[in-house]
Amino acid sequence: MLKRTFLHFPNVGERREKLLWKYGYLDWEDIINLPPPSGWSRFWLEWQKEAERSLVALDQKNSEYFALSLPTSHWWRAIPEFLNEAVYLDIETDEKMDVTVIGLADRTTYYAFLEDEEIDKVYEIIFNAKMLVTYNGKNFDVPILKKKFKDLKFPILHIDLCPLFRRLGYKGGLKAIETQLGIERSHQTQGLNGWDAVKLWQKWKYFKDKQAFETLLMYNYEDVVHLKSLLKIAYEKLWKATIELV
DNA sequence: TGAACTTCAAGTTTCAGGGG
DNA sequence: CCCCTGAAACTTGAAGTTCA
Repeated sequence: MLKRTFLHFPNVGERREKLLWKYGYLDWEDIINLPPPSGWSRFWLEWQKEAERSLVALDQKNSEYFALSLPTSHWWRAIPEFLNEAVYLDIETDEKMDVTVIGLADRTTYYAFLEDEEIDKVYEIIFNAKMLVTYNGKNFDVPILKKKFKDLKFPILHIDLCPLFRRLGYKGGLKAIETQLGIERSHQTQGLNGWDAVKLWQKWKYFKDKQAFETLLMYNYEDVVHLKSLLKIAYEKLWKATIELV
C-alpha cells in the first residue's frame, strides 16, 4: 500500500490520488517510468522527484520520512513495511495516573516492567522500534510516559488503533471491539476494564494480594498481544475500504 | 482577453469519545 | 475520579475552465 501512496506529493489529495490509480499509475515506479496523463505535465517533474525520494526512504526503512510527509490519518498505509520493527505498548496506572505496569511487545516477545524497574531496557526497546502501536495511546499512554520519563524517545510513526477502528465504524472501546471481532479474553480477565486494573494494583500494593497481581499482569499481557491481531485486522479493512472506492 | 464559475488542497474551528 | 487528541465541517485561496 505504501508504494502506491501519492498523498505526500505536492498538490495531491485523496481525489487526485484516486484519479492516478484509475489512469493506471499504481506505484512510485509508474510515476518515474511513465509519461504524465494529458494536462498533468505541470506536476510531473516534482512528483517524479518525490517518487525517487520515497523509494530511497523505503529502501532505508526510514519510517520517520513517511510519518513526517504523510497526513497522520494515512499512516496506517505503512503498517506492512514496518511490521517487523513494531513495538506494541500498553500501560497500567494507579488512581493518581502514576505508572504501575509498562507492557511492551516486539515481533517475538512480551515484556512487563513494574514501576521504574529496568527503565533502561524500556528506553532501549522503544528507541529501537520503527513503529509504535497502541490503543488510544496518543491520548493516554504516551503523554503519561513522556511526562514521567522526559527523555524517552518514541518512534514518530505511531499507529493508534482507536481512531482507526472508529473510522471503520466500530463503536466503543478496546474490549467492545474485541468482542465484535471474536477475539476472546481468558477466564481470569473476562469482563475486567481499566478501572479494575487500578483496583488490582491497590490490592497487590497495600494487601500483598498475589492473586490480584497475577491477574493484573495477565490483563496487561492480553491487552498488549491483542494489539497485534487488531493491527492486522485494521490494516486489511482499511485497505479494502480504500481500494473499493477507486 | 477577462469575468464568472468550478475544482481541489490546505488551513481553521469545534466537539465527541476512550484510556487508567 | 482525571487525562488528552483527532475527525468532520466549514472556509479560504490558488489554479483551471468556460464563454462571450
